[in-house]
Amino acid sequence: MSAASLRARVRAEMTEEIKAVARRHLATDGANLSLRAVARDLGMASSAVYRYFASRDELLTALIVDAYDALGVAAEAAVVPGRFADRFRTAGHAVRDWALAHPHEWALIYGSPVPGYRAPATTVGPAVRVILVFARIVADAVATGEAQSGAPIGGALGGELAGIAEHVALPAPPQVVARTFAAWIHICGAVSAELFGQLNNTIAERREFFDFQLRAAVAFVAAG
Amino acid sequence: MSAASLRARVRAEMTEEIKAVARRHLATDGANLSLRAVARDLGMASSAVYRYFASRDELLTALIVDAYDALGVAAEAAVVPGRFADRFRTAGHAVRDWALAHPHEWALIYGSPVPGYRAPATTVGPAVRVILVFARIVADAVATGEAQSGAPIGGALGGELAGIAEHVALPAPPQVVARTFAAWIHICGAVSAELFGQLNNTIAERREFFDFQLRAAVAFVAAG
DNA sequence: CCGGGTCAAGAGCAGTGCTCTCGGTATGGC
DNA sequence: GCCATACCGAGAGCACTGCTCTTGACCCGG
Repeated sequence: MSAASLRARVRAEMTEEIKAVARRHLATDGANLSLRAVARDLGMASSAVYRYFASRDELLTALIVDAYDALGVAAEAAVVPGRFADRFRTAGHAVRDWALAHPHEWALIYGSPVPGYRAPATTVGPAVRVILVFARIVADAVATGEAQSGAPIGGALGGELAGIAEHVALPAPPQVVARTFAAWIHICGAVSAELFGQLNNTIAERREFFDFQLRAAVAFVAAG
Repeated sequence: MSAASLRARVRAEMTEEIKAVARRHLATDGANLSLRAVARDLGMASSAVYRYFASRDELLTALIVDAYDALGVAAEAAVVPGRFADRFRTAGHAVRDWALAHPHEWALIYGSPVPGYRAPATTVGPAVRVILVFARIVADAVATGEAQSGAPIGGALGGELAGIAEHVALPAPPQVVARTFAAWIHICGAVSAELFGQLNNTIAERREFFDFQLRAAVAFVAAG
């Protein structure tokens, strides 16, 4: 291994270390984490961190991409064979489990956007990863006849939905894309509602209630 | 009008003015608005604002309560007579319209919680107001037979749901409460997804797609 | 062995939330 | 009508933030 790559490796390790500490700080400071505090925890000057990330936003972007990827991996790992309802619910619970384990990273990607922050195009790729997991499960169910397609969707919306399907190379009609998207948004909303405190002092049986909503999503997607 | 109440009125007006300016700043700074900037816009020293709000969090709380109330009022104003599906969808669109008109206030109440901020108990009252609108619409539909109750829910979750119904004086069985809550969470998630940018570069026909989701929620709530 | 690239450190700027003190003004009791 | 009192605004100040710039040290390749 040449010296240059050794240097590069050290740099990569340092970058990972900064991200790890920043992720820890995410838990207490939320999206407006303190770069100086991160540097303090690493035992180096705040200005040194700028050698690795040009700005706080760039660090945030790195954390966001990592979070999308980690969620995608978690969902993909939960893809099991079996009946549609079971596959869908298993993936859904995997998403919730990941969110409960990494609540602040969930807030980073699905919470209200950081005021001054503008997400670069780099984040859209990892973002669709988790949705594709559900899309494939639904497409499989439609193929086997376990789920119906639903009433056709035409017009401008139908055209858009068809374009989305084509863009991710998913052979599905617009109405299936719409159902998948709607179901995902419901899942996303259910997890956010739980994490963001809307169920506080209201529902303690969170997993049970989440499963209730997952069954609702399954029924909606599969309905004729 | 006595002198004392005149003083109180001046104070109340000043308080409202501060909140109005803070609401404007919410649009650019998000949840971490600058108290100093608000004071600057008002042409007074930052320390003077502390005569009206003991801290930035207290100002935020006031804005949150106002936002919940405004959303509740908007939803209540959209309650119309008619068939269940129309009533529900009208209220749903009213919620979305309000959110589109006040995106930053929506983010304040349904977005990721502000890091250091802890919502006091004062906010739970106004928060349920909008949900009650939908709950009453669903309860009416169940009463007229337009909507079914669905499979009974027992166990711990059933008990909790029954407790909620009792708490808000709504004569509805647990499964109806669960359906209402799930539908509301779906609406909430759909609006948040649209506002928080998850539909960017994906779906432009937002109102159409939202209505698609509203119809899904209606079907879910009414299904046998 | 030494020049160029990389890195960390420190000072500094403008901004933040919040506290304290200091004067001025209006209020309410006598 | 007078005066103590409560209220209110302004300013200075503290500790903190993101970020920039300069300075000096290090290491690696030619």
